[in-house]
Amino acid sequence: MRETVTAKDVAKLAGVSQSSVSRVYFEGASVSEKTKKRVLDAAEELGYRPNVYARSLITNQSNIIGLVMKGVQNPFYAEVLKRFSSIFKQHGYSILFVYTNNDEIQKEDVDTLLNYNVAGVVVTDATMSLAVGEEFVKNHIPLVFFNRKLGMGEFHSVCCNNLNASRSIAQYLLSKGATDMVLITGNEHTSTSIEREKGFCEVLDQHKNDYRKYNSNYTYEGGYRTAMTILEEMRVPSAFFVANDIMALGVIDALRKNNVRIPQDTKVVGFDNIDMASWPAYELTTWEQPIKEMVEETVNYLMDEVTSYTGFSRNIEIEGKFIERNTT
Amino acid sequence: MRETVTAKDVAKLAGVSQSSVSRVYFEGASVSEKTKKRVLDAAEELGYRPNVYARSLITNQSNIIGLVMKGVQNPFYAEVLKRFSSIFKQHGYSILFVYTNNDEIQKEDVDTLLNYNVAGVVVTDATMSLAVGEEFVKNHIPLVFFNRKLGMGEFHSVCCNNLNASRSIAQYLLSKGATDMVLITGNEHTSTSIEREKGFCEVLDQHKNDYRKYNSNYTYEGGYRTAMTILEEMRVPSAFFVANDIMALGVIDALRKNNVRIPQDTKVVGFDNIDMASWPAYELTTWEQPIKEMVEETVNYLMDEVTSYTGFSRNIEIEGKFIERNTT
DNA sequence: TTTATTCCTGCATACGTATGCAACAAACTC
DNA sequence: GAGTTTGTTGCATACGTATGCAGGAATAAA
Repeated sequence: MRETVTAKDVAKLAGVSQSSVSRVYFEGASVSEKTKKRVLDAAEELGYRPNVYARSLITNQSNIIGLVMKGVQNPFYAEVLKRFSSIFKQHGYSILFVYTNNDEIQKEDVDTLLNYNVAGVVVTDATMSLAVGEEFVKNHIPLVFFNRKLGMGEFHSVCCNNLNASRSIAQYLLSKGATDMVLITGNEHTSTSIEREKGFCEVLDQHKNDYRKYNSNYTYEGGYRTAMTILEEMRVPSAFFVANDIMALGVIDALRKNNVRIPQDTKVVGFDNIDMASWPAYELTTWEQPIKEMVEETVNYLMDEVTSYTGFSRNIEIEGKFIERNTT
Repeated sequence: MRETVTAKDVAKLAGVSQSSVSRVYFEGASVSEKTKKRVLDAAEELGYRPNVYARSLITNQSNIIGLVMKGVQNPFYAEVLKRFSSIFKQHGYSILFVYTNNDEIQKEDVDTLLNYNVAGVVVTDATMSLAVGEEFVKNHIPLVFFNRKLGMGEFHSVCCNNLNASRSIAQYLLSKGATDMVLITGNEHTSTSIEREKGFCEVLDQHKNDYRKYNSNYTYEGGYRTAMTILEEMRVPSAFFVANDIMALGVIDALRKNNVRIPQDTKVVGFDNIDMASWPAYELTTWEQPIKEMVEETVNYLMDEVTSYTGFSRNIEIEGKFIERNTT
């Protein structure tokens, strides 16, 4: 189909060997300025474009980063996607986008990543069995869990410091005089939800403060329904800590539906600081995840590992920032 | 790096030739059931995985679809992304995600797509110069503009019928007794904005109805600011038609900030029917874009063209549906 | 049984690039 | 000027698969 002009064609026109053409396009190879120019001119004239498949076949490497993601609908992850795309492009990498329906990444998705011999993988809003993760380790493919932390430091991960964050939030609400609080968690199998719960409860327990916990699912609808249920079951608590913003918006709307005034009758704190949290309709008090830093940290790690693989992994936790608005 | 088990290894273990191994994995090749089983068993044992690069090198084809997108932050496009990812996966294709900052797709992005010899391309929320588009035509790579329409039927496109939609909206608002209306457009270089404006104005002109037009940019902030400006400049109009939902939400928040009651004092109609439009906080009357059908239509076209290229292109327009809620 | 047909299979080669090796030229050292 | 180092180039080969071709096995037709 494609008119397929090859390095050989360019070589002929430039009056050099195919090897020289190859060297012009290969970072760090030794070519004289003279032949380089001749080759580039010839390439320009013919519209030459190195064949990535031939290249990857022989180098056994690719310029593709696998990005695994579930919750594109959550504005938090939409921004994450945007940032990763931009920054990897700057580094000369393309994005293989793998959307997964399930919380745990499926075999077929892993196969895709391995088939394309991706240079690295970012897994966001999804988890992975240890066995599957081992596949990547075995193939020396660096892997980062973004905004997820797997047990026992088996894999590299980048999160914000959820424990500290939720402790701060608990202390803040206590200082505001909240007594009976409600905690609404997200997907209870995720480290983010677990840690946000842990830090929050830890502080409240220390202060012998009573609270109730409800499990939800990190979606607006989940937050809305959970809040509705709560309002049926008990009298209005003095504060809500909701494990992410998008759920918190659902909680707010449910409260308003029931004519509960915020922040007079109850307070609401979210987590993430998505754009919508600052909208006049909500003005949500929340915890800002340092997305920019988290993404940079992730990319730096991956680029380092791509350059020379160590397999060394840590759990990176970056501090976020409390954002006080009008729901508290 | 990778322990790289090849077809040759499998062949040896299975006691057949490399060609036979290849044929087992090649759709439509002729292999006996017996050798097929022996090969698959051997492959299983060795953990064989056909090398996509070697395959693409020789077939000059790929199983990659390029998805070009700008507005991931807009929930409409987030859903579009999700649907395309799911459906292409079902068809055995992977997604090369190309995020573009600019309205017009840049050369480097096109290069990426051509380098990977993508089987097809979907361009969403972005445009492309004719010259660039020709590159794809020249290489027989099918291309669809999704939710964008380029002039003169040069390229295939899939949209909802924006003209009919905006006509209906105008008629609806007239029937509701709206007299002085305001139209807030999105990015004025996009076909969606242009056509939504055209249909709306056409009907109002027919009825000799006065209206004012403001340009904005398809974002929440844009909608908010524009509405704020409008409220300073003139008295509250009897209705707003806003070219997409996310802007409409900004308009609503701005109106509320100014204590303008909706729908008593003024009415607001959006476009897209994103999830948020149905949230209790907004209950936005809008026009539903038939995303599911639009995506299916796009995928069907691409799959057909991949199977046998014709280069035939049309502008497909699918009818949407009016959704009446509480802002009118 | 013989012949014709269908179905499989292996051999050999091609895809477009990267790279070790040897050859050679140029520059430098003394 | 002889010897040494550095830099550049072409040759030949390898990467792992797909595929045309011819030969062989198996089956059908006679």
